[in-house]
Amino acid sequence: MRADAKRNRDRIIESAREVFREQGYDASLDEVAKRAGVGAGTLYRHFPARENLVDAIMQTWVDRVTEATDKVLAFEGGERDLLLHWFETYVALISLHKGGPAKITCAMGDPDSPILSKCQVLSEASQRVADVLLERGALRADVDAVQICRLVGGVATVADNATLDASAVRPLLEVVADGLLLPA
Amino acid sequence: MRADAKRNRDRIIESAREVFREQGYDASLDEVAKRAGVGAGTLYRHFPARENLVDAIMQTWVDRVTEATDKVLAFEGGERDLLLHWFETYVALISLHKGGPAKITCAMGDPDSPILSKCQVLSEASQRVADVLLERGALRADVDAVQICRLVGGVATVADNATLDASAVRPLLEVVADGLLLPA
DNA sequence: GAACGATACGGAGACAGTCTCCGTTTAGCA
DNA sequence: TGCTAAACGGAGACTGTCTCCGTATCGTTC
Repeated sequence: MRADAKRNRDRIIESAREVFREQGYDASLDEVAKRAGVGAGTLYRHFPARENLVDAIMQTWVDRVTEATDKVLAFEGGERDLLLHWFETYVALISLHKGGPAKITCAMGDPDSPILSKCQVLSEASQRVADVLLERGALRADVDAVQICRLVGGVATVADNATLDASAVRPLLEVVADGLLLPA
Repeated sequence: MRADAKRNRDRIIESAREVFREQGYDASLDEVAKRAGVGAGTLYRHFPARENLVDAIMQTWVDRVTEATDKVLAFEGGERDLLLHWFETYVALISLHKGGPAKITCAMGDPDSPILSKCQVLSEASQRVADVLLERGALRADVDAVQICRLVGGVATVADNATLDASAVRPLLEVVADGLLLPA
């Protein structure tokens, strides 16, 4: 890739991150281009669809996910607390941007989604948490990681749409957790 | 209201129902107007915002909700089956149109939503089902009807976004149900 | 049944966002 | 230094939203 192309690509990603954080995932792409100081053509050459841009933005987000997962797995405490701790982390991670929960949870089951690879990082993280709980015999064995992601993603989507705060989300997560855990 | 106004209003609603069913809630309103044989101005005078049109469409849907609720309440069987039966009915009701689950579940907590009244019919229906289960001592007492709607709505939203079929939705609903029911 | 004011109509057009096309510019190699 | 493939950028085509206002219609009154 030519040096100027790379430079522009990076600037577009940087602007997009800014604009999306301010205005959500459906902000104007022309605005992104303008703020990056490039023409619309340049933006669309690098990122033919909005999704491709979103994907690029998420690159650093992926690192954050693994980091957060490690932290949760190091958590010392009961199974229910561990699971809830993961749920809250999960919700926070996918709710960084307005519209994020829907976008990510939806992509999770779509083989054609351009952001699928990024979402898999999330479902793998869920799997790691689930494995720990399974090993301790605390989790239902008939539910897989993607299903867990969908349940928690559903709660996060609703919370995002309705702008619920953490205190309103918590009881919903508790219900999901209790539905997933085996009776002690 | 003048006779011609009423006539046009009805035709717009009819067309909108058609177009929304075919193309989802974000279909072009100009297309709705065209199919109704009226100008865009007429449409926007009757329905200043898309939501108002959606609200009008839902009028008949409300009847369907009460009818469905009655049917569920007449259900003879165990508590878990009753709850799951209601969940599946609920999901079906809010998933009649593409984008419906998100729209309805979101409106449920928004006092300014133009479709709030319609959504309340749904949360009241959930309340009725919850009351039955509470009376039988089968349901957690610390969760209210709106929270139940949000949980099930979240599942429905994810299913709608990712076009999951009923067989993929069922296990998710089971988790929610088990999280809500008290251990026997 | 004619006249009139209130009400409603409709479509042109302003505005905003998406995306393409193509003439112009530039990087980087020989 | 010159050349060419690669990249740029912005005008503009296209689509959807929504408003404005001149025109048409309703229905009431006499």
